[in-house]
Amino acid sequence: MGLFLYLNSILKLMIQELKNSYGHLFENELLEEINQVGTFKEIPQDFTLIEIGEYIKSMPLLISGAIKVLREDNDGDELLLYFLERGDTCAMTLSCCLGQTKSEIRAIAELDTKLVMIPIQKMEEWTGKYRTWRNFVFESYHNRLMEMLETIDNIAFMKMDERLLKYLNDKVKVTKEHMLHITHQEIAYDLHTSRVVISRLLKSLEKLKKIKLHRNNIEIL
Amino acid sequence: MGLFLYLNSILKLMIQELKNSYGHLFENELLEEINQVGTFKEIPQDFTLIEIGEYIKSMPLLISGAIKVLREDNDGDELLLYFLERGDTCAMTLSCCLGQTKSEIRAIAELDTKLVMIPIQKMEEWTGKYRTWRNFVFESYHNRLMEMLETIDNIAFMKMDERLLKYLNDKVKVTKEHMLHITHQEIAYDLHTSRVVISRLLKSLEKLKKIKLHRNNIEIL
DNA sequence: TAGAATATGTAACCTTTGTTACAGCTTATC
DNA sequence: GATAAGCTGTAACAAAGGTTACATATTCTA
Repeated sequence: MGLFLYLNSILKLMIQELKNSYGHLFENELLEEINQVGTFKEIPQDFTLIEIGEYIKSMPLLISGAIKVLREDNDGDELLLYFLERGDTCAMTLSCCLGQTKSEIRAIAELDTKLVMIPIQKMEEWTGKYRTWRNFVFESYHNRLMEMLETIDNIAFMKMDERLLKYLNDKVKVTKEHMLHITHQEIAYDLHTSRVVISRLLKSLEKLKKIKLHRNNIEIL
Repeated sequence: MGLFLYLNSILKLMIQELKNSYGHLFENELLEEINQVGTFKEIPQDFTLIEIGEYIKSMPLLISGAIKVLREDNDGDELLLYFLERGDTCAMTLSCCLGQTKSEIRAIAELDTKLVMIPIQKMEEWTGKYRTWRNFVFESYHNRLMEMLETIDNIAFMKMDERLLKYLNDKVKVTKEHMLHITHQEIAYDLHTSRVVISRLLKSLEKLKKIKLHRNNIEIL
């Protein structure tokens, strides 16, 4: 009986979280369905959700936290593509689910993250059944396309110092903290450059009073 | 009466072209609807279909030819994103239509191109009504996302000489000719670099016997 | 056919970014 | 507390790509 009450309270919790994040998008009937078939998950920071080459069997709806999406080339060189936040889903996942193809990206929890996993059969069914779901999926594709465009703008048109500053500001937005817990090497991986280059540019940003450097931490002013 | 027969023959022509390019995707009922509401257009090479910042009122279904899709930054610097070919549609357009937002890209006919323009109200209606249409739209988003990823790979991980060679090979695929009618300056625009750099690299590709240079023409070996 | 416009080739130089090497410091581990 | 591992700073150099300048060749146009 204790277990029943416990599980029951988790379910109630989940529908409440769903309503908070997706209540303005979906009708109650759909929220109920999501609640029925979805699996609530809490992901710790730095946990790898999806690895390149993996097949994907379900899609995530973000409740809280943030996920960073990375691209990697054949030599193992990385590049940060974008962050997913509350109310987002992963269009790559959608894409891969529908096409039954392997993941082209890696997804890592940037923060402790709560999400609901939806089995792919359902998401196909819902695109026919719910107009709101369809619009959500389209909007999600749209957002991801726009973010990919932004990434292209960054690497094609901006120099490394500008990219670095934008990267730091994006991190502030996502983590909601001005003191970033990150090493120069980690930044270098995300921006696909070398640690020495990042150290150099960070130093010059510090001289411009835009940031303050500490060990394992960077303070954004 | 002559006019009627002429228009009639154009309509018959269009449904035939539609069936050739989209018959394997859509049921007859949908093909008929497309035929009813779509406008058949022949676009000459180099014609600008969409300009950055424009609002978009209809989406194109490609019948033949090719369209090149470009990004531009605030300083007017360009970058080629990808080509659209037969059976493709423009996911950016979809995206912009649904969101009622301005175009983020420029689209230029790479070859003489035939296409059918669909009013946006219809495309919304059809996503509810036809499963095949829905799948086409999803697949189209998927393809564009994959092409954007490829573009990101190119500019993030490859050096200019590799990018140039890939660019030339892509051109060969799209135009189906080994003699490309293009100037060094045009290539420089598409790859977002300078004419001098392209001339330099082309020369070294010529020395490697990968291409042969002529005035206004490049022969791919 | 002269002059203008366009296309290409190339040298010289500069800036940005990447690489190698090493020193000094902090934190973890035994 | 000694040693190892990890993080940061910096110098010196290399490579890629961007810029300026100018020469030459071809094509267009008046």
